[in-house]
Order: sequence, then C-alpha cells, then structure tokens
Amino acid sequence: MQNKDDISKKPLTPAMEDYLEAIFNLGKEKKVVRVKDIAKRLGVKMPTVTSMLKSLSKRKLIDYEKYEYLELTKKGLDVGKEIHRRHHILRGFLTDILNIDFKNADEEACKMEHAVSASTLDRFIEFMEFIQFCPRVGLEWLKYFDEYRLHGQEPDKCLARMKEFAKGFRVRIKTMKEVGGEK
Amino acid sequence: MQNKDDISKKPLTPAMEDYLEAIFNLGKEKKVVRVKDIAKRLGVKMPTVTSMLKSLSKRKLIDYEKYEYLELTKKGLDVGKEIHRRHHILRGFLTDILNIDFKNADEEACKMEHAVSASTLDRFIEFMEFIQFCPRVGLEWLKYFDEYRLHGQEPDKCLARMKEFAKGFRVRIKTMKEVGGEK
DNA sequence: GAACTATGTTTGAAAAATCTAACTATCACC
DNA sequence: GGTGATAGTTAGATTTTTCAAACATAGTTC
Repeated sequence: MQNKDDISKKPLTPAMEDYLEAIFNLGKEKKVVRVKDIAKRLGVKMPTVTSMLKSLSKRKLIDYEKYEYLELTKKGLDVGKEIHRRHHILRGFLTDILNIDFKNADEEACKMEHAVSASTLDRFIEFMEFIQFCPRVGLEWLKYFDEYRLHGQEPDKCLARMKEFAKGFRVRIKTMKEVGGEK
Repeated sequence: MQNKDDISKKPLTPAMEDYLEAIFNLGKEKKVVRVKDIAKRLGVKMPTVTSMLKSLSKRKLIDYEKYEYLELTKKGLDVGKEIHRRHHILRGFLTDILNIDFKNADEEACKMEHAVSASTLDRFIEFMEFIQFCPRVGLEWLKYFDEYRLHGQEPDKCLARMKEFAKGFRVRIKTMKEVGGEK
C-alpha cells in the first residue's frame, strides 16, 4: 500500500503537462534544456520554472539537481510525448479542417490539449483519417467547405461552385497525413 | 482613469465562467437559484460556492446579499449566456459530427468552452452550418464518416458502402439546426 | 412559538501557480 | 585566476480555488 501523502496517483495539472511538453520539445530542438528556455517558451519567469521543476522532480517526472542539466524520466517522457501528440492532432484539425491560421491554431490547441479526453481525441483522429483515406469524399468535402465559407450559404451554389475548385487542398491533406499517422 | 486595484478589466477565470453558466442554467430551470444547487451542479461544497459568490459580487456579475436570493446582473447574464452558447455549440459538434455520446460530449464541452476563442468558435459554427445548409454534401458526408468508422478504412469501400446508408442522420442534423441557429 | 432540520456562512487552512527582489553559482575572457 | 555577465535559486508574497469544522439563519412542524 501507499503511504498517506503518496503523490504518484494524483492527476497531473494542466500546467505540469505544459512544462513536460515544453521540455520534451526543447529536448528535441537543443542539446540541453535550460531553465531560461522553458521560461521563455511558456511565457513565465525563471523562478516559476525552478519551482515547477521541483514539483516535477518530486513526482519523478524529471531528473533534476539544482544548477545541473535536467532530463525527463521515462514517465515524464511518456507524458511529454502524449501531450505533444495531442497538441499536434488538435492543431492539425484546426488548420486543416477548420482552416484556421497556424499561429492561432497553435495557441488554441495548447489550451484544448488539456480539455480533451483520450477517446475524444481518437474521434478527431478518425475524422481526419477519414478525410485522408476517403479522398473522393473527403477532399471534395473540404473544397465544399471552403467554398461555403467564402461565397455564402445557398445550398444550390454549393454543388455548382464546387466544380471549379480543385487546387490548394493537397497541401492541407499532406500535413494531415503526418498528423493522423503519428498516433 | 481607474484606481490601482480596479478589478473590472481583469479577465474572468474559467471557474468564474463555470459558476456564471451554472447560475444562468439554474435560473432558467428553477424559480430561485440556491447555493446548494450550484454546489451540486458544479461538484463542489457549499462554502466554496459562498466564497465564489463574494468574488462574483465584487466584480458586479451578480447581486448578492447573504442569506438572500441571488441574481445575475446584466454583465453576469451576458457572460453566462455566452458560456452557455459555447457549451452548446461545442457539445453539438462532438455529438453531431464526431458522434460522441451526449454525456461524454457534455463533459468535454465543459472543459473546451474555456479553451476556444470567439473566432475559432465561429469556425465551428460555420462548419456545422455548412453541413446543415449544404445537405447534398453534408449529409452524404456524415454518412460516409459513420461508414468509415464502423467498417474500416479502404477507400474503395467508402463509396460503395455509402449507398446503403441513409437513415439515422436526420436526427443529428435536426439537433444541429438548433445549435447553429442559436447564435 | 419551541424545537428540529435545511440551508448558508465564517474561519482557518491547504495546494497550485505565479511574481519581485535578493542572493548564488557557472562560464568565458582577458 | 580574477572579474563580469549570464543563468539559476531562494525567500517571501499574492491570487485563486478548494475544503472541513464550527457557527448562524431560515423554514417547518407539532
């Protein structure tokens, strides 16, 4: 049995998830992960990072000795990777399906990634896979949606206008392959 | 100019938004809004509600005198209504498009409603309107998606199988009308 | 209207996430 | 190898949200 203040089963907070994701990403980008870089990435001050590092360390999500380089543990890596995956999928949905620009989509995804359960995320994936694997329907459909957004809502015009559109979608779909496939 | 600890321009916290939404909904369901009911609805204890009521009152979002009935101010009503609208739209997307069951969709929507900006929410609305206003594309497309989810991913089968399906979608679309139209 | 039950509030404490100011360690360079 | 600049930490405070325990009020019923 676990002792009273066992911390291991308490769920992670959104903030913790954000830090783990940031550390995961920085680890891929640079040789070493610095407090300063985490702070910059997350828009907080350095003392805030230090204090969070202590929490993450207490939960065995990172290896951390003060003034030394820090590393994700296996457990921390798993979480970081999972949050990164969520982020990527949701951002993909926002950019490729809803056609929201990258910067905004990235910000929204960062907030949404803590709100969406695993099973809902799977539905998002299926949804995007569907459009990518059923191109005759999916691609046509995305074209329709853009048409609709740009030229109004009359049902009759949907079908007519759709014929004229065929370009620009391969790019969106290509991005999506990556996203859906990463699972 | 505003004095130093002016509170009026500080953004509302997600928790505050949740309370305002709960009060808004309870106000529509019952004659009076009780502390006990808010607590139950949000899964917190009564003292937590009392303390939040004080904060909301300080921000002029509710009219509140202890032991008396509480009411949303104009400002509080606007927020409550807006959060309710977001909730409704996102839940509609989750149930009608991703086909997630109501209970789960409702929970997820409750978390997502704080994460999504106004402009992103508008895209969700356009997206659902599109499916509802372009039924020749939208309805077909939803059928395809269900097919895809239930029977696998071979592109060839998408078109073939789609022909067999035509029922069960009117319901989903009907719900959506309500959602999209509420704006 | 006294007593009992519901409901609501106060008090005091906790955890989480953040900040500023002040301190300390590390690194690089001359 | 001393000295400055950069990076990191500690200390202490604040805000937000929550709770349990104790207290207070309101409502109901005999």
